[in-house]
Amino acid sequence: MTGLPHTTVAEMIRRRLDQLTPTERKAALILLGNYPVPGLQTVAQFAKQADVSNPTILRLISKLGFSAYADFQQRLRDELEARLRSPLTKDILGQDGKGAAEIPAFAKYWESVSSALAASMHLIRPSEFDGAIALLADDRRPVTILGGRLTSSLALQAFLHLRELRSNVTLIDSQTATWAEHLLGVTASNTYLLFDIRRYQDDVIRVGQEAAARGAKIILVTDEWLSPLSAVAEHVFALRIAVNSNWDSFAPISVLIEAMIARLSAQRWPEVKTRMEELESIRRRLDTR
Amino acid sequence: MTGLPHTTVAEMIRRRLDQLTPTERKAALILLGNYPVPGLQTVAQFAKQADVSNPTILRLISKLGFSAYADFQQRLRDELEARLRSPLTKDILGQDGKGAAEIPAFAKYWESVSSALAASMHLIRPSEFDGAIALLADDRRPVTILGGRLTSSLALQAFLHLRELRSNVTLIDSQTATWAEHLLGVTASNTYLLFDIRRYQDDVIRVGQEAAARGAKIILVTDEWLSPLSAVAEHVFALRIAVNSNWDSFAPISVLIEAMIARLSAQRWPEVKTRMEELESIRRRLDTR
DNA sequence: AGACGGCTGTACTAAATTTAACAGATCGGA
DNA sequence: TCCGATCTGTTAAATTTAGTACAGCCGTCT
Repeated sequence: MTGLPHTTVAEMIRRRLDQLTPTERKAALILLGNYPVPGLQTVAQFAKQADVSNPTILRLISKLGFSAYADFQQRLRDELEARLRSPLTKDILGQDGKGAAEIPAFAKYWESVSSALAASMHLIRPSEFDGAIALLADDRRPVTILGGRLTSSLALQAFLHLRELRSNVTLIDSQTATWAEHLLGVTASNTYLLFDIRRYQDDVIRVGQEAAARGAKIILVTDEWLSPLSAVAEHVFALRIAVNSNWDSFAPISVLIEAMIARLSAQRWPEVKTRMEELESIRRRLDTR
Repeated sequence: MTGLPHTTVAEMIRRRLDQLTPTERKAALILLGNYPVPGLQTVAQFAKQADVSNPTILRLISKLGFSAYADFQQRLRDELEARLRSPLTKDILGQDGKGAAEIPAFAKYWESVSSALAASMHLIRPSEFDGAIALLADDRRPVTILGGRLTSSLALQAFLHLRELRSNVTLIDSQTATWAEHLLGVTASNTYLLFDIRRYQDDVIRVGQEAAARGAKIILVTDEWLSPLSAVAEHVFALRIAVNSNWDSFAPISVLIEAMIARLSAQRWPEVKTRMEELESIRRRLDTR
């Protein structure tokens, strides 16, 4: 068999992604997302899957340097054959030019995150999810968000997005000194969204306990080893965050946050939409430069 | 999505292998030998590879129960897709005991994120990744991190973790007023890590351009539509963040950050370890309560 | 405001592919 | 050796597919 040109089609796309027009890029991304299956279909099928027109596909493969769609497909099949033949069937054709098909460093990590993500999804009970959503959707319940030293980025993510959807959302920042004030007015109508993972942080735990003691309902996002706060929380999401690294992955937690945002956003789109439009116009007015 | 019949074409062939005529068997074995690539070619190509005539192939796939060659190919592609999919989605649409168990809301979102994640991984060029790592690993180069309105949580994540690994890391906060000062001392030995996604933010862009003008090297993390900053950036990571929601997913970006952290951490574990231990002891001493 | 250049889809043509029909070849049995 | 049944390839028809030309559209620049 003839030696394979050592650049994959995927690689070719990556390199020229910025030279492609928007719709071409759309198609290219569909291909990369389910690589290489879409490219093995007919032009029409590929086009339909990418929701672009027939010629866009042709122009795309032409820009990639193929003189005919058939050539393009042939190349994909050759790659596929080489890939399936190797014992490392599992790899995601990362092999970059230089000979030995070494898997790039990030690909291994990626793989490990994917599996943590899958595991995490199964750890979520739908009823728990719905319960938390109901709490967060309730406009009359103020929401307070808090994270630990490293997880504060997750708290921030939740805060920034939730703030777009509803009012009465507060992020407790890292200034421990001010925390007492936050707790002062807490009653049973408060909702707390807390992030606490391994090496559970004393101060976060204490805030949670105090809030719980005052009747607030707590949504806790933690890891599989369970923060002590799970004892007092109304809804507990214990995700799998251990991955192939010295550090835990925040991705599962991040996706959970996003899933909640997506759900909330979809659930009450009309209100959310007008809210966002108003926010936008206010921002524009303020942004006088 | 229609459920896949759980018998593969390969199995169908093996089961009826003895009912096939000699030439048909010859073709069937070629298919099994390089499964499923030969079947993804045209009839003529497949026939030539098996050294049989055109109609023999047709009769073969007809005996397997397909009414058209196109159906046969579609089945092969479906199998291939299921097989190549990451472990995440494998079990979602797989055997789920209780019949047509309705997929919970968040599971659909999860599915969509996982595909964005897979696509994003393909979009990363190993050399680009290594180049960025080299910049971030260089202790002599100060690193400045900046994100936009929503992406500031990502900037924070990168900051909090990178700070554990090395010194000279700065996060530019949202106080636009102070930005000028940050730029004042910028030279060619500075490294900027910027996050800029759709609805690219003017101020972030200007900071990046100014830094670039002063010779700083820029690592840009953006989306598939490419921030204008990609023109001036040394390393560009264009990830796929569009998902089944009104909001983009930060997960791919988050995972990229983590992959970098993991790599940096592994690359120089001894130094990192002592650094973290020192940090820890200092924190303990400060934390007098 | 108007013109221009690039992007994108529709409509169409030409080519290649699948599929059906037919004829030759091969083998076994009487 | 001849017949019949089965297998196989060649040829031709029909359908699909790839590829092309053209026109509308959108944004941009003057």
